[in-house]
Amino acid sequence: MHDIKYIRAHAEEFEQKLKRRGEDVNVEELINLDTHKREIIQNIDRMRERRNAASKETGVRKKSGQNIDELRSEVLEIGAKLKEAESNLRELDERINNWLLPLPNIPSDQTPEGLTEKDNEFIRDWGEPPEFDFELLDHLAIGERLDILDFKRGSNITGSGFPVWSGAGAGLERALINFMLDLHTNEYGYREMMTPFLANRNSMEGTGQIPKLEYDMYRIDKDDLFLLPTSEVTLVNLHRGEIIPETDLPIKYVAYSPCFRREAGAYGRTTRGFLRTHQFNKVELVRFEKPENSYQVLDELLGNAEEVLRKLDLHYRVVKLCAGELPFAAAVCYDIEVWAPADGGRWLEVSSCSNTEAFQARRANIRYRPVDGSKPQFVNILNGSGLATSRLMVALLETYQTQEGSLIVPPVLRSYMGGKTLVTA
RNA sequence: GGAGGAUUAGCCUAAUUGGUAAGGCAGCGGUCUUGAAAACCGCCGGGUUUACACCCUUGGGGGUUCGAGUCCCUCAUCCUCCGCCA
Repeated sequence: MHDIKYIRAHAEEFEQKLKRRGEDVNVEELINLDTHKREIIQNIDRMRERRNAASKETGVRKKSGQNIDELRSEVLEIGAKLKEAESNLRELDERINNWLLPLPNIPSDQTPEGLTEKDNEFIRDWGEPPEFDFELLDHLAIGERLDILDFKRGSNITGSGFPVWSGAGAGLERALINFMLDLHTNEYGYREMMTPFLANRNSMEGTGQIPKLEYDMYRIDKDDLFLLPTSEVTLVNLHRGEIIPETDLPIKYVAYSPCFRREAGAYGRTTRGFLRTHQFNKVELVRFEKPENSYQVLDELLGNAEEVLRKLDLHYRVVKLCAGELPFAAAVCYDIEVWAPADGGRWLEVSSCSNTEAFQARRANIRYRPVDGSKPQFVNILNGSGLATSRLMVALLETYQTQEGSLIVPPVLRSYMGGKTLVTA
């Protein structure tokens, strides 16, 4: 959500900044609505002032036995006018809200110009693409050969895009999740949370999934609840409506959750196998920070996510997304892409690390009270995957395959796999 | 699912038969002090306004009334008990 005062004072600048991400808006109508709204508020306040005074006077006169008929009829008349004005105000409020809620965050000045993937800025890469002297299998072929991955039965029980991990595959998935949770809690001081996997409408609006992405989510109609597309939703909404003492900041959360995305209509090469599924597992990082720290913290968060890949010894790169590619709530976003060597090799997105600045905080009304007692300020909220397992598993299977068709268990995962070093057919 | 009770500002607690939210703690600023504590003064939810001032805020939303923390309806959350249940 945007600060209407900021828009009022910097209308042109606001439009320009949204234009950077391909959003064409004209805020003139919004500003007119806002001006009108403030007029109505002042009008309502004056009527209420008179009504309050008259009712008070009624009480006094009644006590002393004087006639109150005239006052009573005046208050009744004001009441009728008020009712109308209040209804106008509600309608205006709703229109302003409908205007603001679908608008994405404005890009930070440091976000690169551009609208498509090719405008993303390369930041760094790590490691080297692994070399092989045999014909590589892709992750689907490896999964089938080792009998650890079953797409067909998954679609039997739910539908396409719902994979089933089997045997050592399920073990590997669980090992990855545990490894990542341990890393972020023990080494980086995040507090582990186990949250519900469903969230209500207010929560979804708070983090920005609603209204724009409502139909990309699975919904439980009867209770108006949504399956999480990411545990960012629950971690951020833990503090919805709160004023946090400054001394409690920063707050650093990590959570595992399955993530559910309908991604309606997305089929083709990029959806093959694990590249895009309707359900996947993810370990998510969320941080609540003071504004002056948030960009330094974004670098830190990104580093925390990268460390997962370094410990797994997987080749990866970091790109900074251009304005047009930013997630809805982000002002700046880095993607981490891991190298999957089969099929000639391709980069797969395994993490997005964003600074939403005050955008989510304003939507979810999360503030902090400065120790000096000054007015509550919106916190800055950052989130990052650390990491999503499905595409990570693609890179892992393809990178750690052997000529014999078995799979080497990455050293950091062995303690989570009962010491197993090799998965064989 | 059923019955009863509860919800007042960051926290805690008041408010005669309906008369327009009283205090305390914590925090911040100041006076005093070598410094601190204590004491005293001020600030300490949100909105409109250059300002003065005014308005709103007793979990949310409605209703009755000249007037609602108080009465009625409804929803949410919490507590106690009953039922069901992994």
